[in-house]
Amino acid sequence: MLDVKYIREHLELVETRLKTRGTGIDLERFRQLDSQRRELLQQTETLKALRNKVSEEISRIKDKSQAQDRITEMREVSQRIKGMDEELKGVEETLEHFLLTVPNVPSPATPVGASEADNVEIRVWGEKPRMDFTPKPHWEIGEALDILDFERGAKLTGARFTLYKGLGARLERALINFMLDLHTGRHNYLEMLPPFMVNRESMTGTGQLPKFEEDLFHLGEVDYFLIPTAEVPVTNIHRGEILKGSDLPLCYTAYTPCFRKEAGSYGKDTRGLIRQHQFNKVELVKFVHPDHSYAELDKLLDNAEEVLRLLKLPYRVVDLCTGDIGFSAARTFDIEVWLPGQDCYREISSCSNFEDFQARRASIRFREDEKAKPEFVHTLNGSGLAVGRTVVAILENYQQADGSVVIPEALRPYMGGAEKIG
RNA sequence: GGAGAGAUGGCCGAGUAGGUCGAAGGCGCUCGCCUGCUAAGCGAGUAUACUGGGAAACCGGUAUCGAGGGUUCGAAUCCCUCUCUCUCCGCCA
Repeated sequence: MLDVKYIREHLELVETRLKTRGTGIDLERFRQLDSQRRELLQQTETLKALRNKVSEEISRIKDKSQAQDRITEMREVSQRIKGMDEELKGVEETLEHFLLTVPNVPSPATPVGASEADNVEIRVWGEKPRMDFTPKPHWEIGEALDILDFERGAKLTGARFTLYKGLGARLERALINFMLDLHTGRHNYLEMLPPFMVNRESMTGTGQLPKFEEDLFHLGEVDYFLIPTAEVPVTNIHRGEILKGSDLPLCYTAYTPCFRKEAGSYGKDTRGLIRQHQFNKVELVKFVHPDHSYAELDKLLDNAEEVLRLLKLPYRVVDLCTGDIGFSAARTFDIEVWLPGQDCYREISSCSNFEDFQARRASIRFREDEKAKPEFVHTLNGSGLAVGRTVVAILENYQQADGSVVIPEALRPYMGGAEKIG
């Protein structure tokens, strides 16, 4: 959520910057609601001040019959206050809802562009594997090795659900442990294991609600949602809190499954593990001082890249343009891994700085020192990495002519020493 | 699922026959004094949001005692609903 005062004072700037996202915003509506709110607020508060003053006078009068005229008068004032408060509440709710649906202002550093096509490749790492055979897509490799069972996944639940078998399941589990060990051991993140379903407030705090409810799985019996990413529970850990400035940055990592409806992507990536309703991810989340958030974003991105470097999987980093960054993000770098079976790079991590957008929604603040006023932290997060897509990358990049798949060296300790599958 | 207890400021904890209570007291913390150092002691200060005025320092108003609603001139205190925590019983990985 954007700061009301900031919008009020920088209307044109906010408008032009938001336009670069391709999403218009009706700032005239904001202006109207905002001034309406302030006007009503002043009126009702003046009346409340009067009521408080007179009520206090009444309290000092021992013989209440002497106060009867004032009591009658205040009874009427209270009625008026009640009416105005209701009107005010209506305006505030409208304004609040409006603000909750306005996306974050992109960072000035974010390249301006209309779509994915305008994203900027900023670096490329690793050598694409040379193969003297036609590389297969991972779903063929996985089925041939009998480690991925798409048919039974669909039987158990439906489309976009997959059953992992044997060394396939083991590979997924190995990757989770490998990533968590790396981030906790080498990169100094604190491991968290949060709930996999959260309430409406948490979903609103990180920006999934109210705008993107159709992307979420909702539990009918209670008003809970399955998390679409660990970002939601982990960022909300500190919702409504005031942190100590000396504790920043707080760096958390968490493994969770993620559940997404993938509404609107019918017919896209229907084969294989790329787009699932349920997938595993290891997430990195940071709460940082506003002055350092972009330096922390660079570090977080590097921490995510490190996973691919250790696994020796070729990748590139892309600077998302204003037309392609997410609703809550001010700046985002995607890491795309090379997939020989599909002859393209595919997103495997998305690392974003939300600045104070989520912090304001979720009220996550810090004090520079004991005396200081609370300020909003900046929140960041990134996948470190999407586990299913890492399996995809390993299967496709490490496939051999004979159909077997070599296990990356770094992962072997997590695979009981196995060197290959098949 | 059944029965009961509770939710107050950074923490502990008063306050329920409604009124001067944003809220005693203690702890913690900050600043100053004192002390050879430390400890102790003394004094002052110590919530947040919105809003009006002001360049600012700051001054004023309103709201907030789990959340929401009600009664009342006036509610931390009374009534209703909900949420959460704790204890006991049942069930259960």
